[in-house]
Amino acid sequence: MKLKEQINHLIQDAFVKAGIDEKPISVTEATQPQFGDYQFNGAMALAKKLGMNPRQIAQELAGHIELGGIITKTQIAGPGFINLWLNPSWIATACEAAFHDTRLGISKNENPLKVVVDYSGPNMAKQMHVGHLRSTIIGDTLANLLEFLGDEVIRQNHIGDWGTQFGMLIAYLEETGNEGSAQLCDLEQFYKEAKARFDADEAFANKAREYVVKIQSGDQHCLNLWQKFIDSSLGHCEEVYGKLCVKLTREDVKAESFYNEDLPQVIEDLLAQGLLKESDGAQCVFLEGEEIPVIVQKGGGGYLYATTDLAALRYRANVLGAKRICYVVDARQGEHFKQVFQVAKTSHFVPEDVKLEHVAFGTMMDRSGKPFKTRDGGTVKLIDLLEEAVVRAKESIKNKEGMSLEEIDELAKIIGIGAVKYADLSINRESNYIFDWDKMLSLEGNTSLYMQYAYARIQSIFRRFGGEIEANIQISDELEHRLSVMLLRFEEVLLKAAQDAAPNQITTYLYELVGLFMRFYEQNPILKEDVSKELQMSRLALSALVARTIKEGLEILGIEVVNKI
RNA sequence: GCGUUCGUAGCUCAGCUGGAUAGAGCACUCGCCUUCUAAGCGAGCGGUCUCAGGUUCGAAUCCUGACGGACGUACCA
Repeated sequence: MKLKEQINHLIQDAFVKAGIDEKPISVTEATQPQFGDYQFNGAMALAKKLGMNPRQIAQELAGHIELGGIITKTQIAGPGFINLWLNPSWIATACEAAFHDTRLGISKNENPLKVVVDYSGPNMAKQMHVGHLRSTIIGDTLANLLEFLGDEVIRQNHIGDWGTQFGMLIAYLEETGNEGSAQLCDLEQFYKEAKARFDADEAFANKAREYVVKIQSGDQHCLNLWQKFIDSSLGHCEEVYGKLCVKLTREDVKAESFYNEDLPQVIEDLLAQGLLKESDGAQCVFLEGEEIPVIVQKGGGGYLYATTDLAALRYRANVLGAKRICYVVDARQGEHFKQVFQVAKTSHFVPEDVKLEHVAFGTMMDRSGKPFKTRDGGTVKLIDLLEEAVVRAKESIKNKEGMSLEEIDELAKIIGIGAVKYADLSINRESNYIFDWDKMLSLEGNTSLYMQYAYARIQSIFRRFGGEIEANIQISDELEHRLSVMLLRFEEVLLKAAQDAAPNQITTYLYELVGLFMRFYEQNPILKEDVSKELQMSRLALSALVARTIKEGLEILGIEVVNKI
């Protein structure tokens, strides 16, 4: 249900009827319940433009707003606000329609857009740490969201599997043989040991350097070892993805090395277009208005990540056919993407109509507000964080009666992992954020547990009721009115969140929805004796809609629900 | 130095396509379980929206400047 859009149509009609040849600004949700459900604030600006009295214009417009359908009442307030009240019977009918629709009345994009979402992108030389959390879950949420709205999503995991440190790791893998394979289960440790060997033993260091060259020239033995290493490392990532309920699979992996063959061609094509310029021995693209050039080939002939990104961009645009490409990457790389996108467009590697977006997110800070250091042993491994989350969730499960040990474990997993993901998804992605165990693993307030709890409460009612729910909704009070309108807003919230690539808009919505539901639950009895059959059925149907909205919303965020808590 | 970005309650954060008395959670105080799951609900406390100008009928939101933090600033990714 595109609620706001429908109201905007009515306003537009009123404009036409009033003979005003302007495009009205969109209505917004009322700031206070006393001001109705929606408000139109465009009269003041319009008055200015037409040189008229704002209240008079508001009066004129309000007089032309069609009543009886969606809107039941209008009111002029303040300097010229037009407050709008929605028609309860119309709301009820709309909710009933949503009830009968498997997609809650949310339409699918009729012209699906092919979208590439690039996210996670772990480095194969290292274990995933908390710094990878945001890209992984924001990206997955964005992909889920676009998929739900009907777009054709292509997930891309641009893993870092190429570079000088691999020579060292592979040399060490070979040296340790099968024993080394076993040690790979702790990548961090493996890396440290390899580094220690590299620093201590000159012969080993030379061998490592040789290996880099050999891999790059296609030596089969070295490539086999390299492949073995990558497989193992990727296995670690998949373990994390599994725990996180992130949908990335091997199919989505397009590693850096995948683009190797195209790199010389990228340089050649740039050269052919006269975009390259040598500077201090390196091949550069100098962009207008940019002081610092984009270096695409080192003085020694090696390629850089800008080169790989250009190759990846044109692969995605031309081979995959994407019309929107989203890079869910740390905000610190903003300058890099700005430049690479510009090169991709000026070189026509990527057609003009393809939207390139850097879905940036903030830097992680420690508790004192300083940047989270990853070098000084301050790294928190992602796998450890997730395990800790599950342990904490398990400790907090109070009512263990009636639940088997397996059920408790399962519940702890869902609550704990949900808490971690929700904590991250619910803050504005662009701002920096504080990494704090207590905050992240908290189960109070605006957390996933709040939504899961509401969901479980509703399921509990359904179990008690046991019958078939018929959607025959009647809005019996102010609270039910607001709850229903909130339910109908879901589609537009999702659309806006997709457009802005902002998961926190979804969490904010869910929190408001559930907040309303909790009050409704406390105040409006459902299965009590003195509740009429009609009212009972109506409230059951509203509860069912709330439950399904929570479930769908959390599913997009990659968080599960449970029937019992 | 230059650039990007942020600065909202004691803490963590929403709100930022300009709109009516700036919202939550945590913490603190006080109510509510013989009644559908109290991991909940209600009430209270708490703010010169960093500061100074400007635009506007109207600014937390837009513009300029200052201060403070974070990040980036050519051969790492």
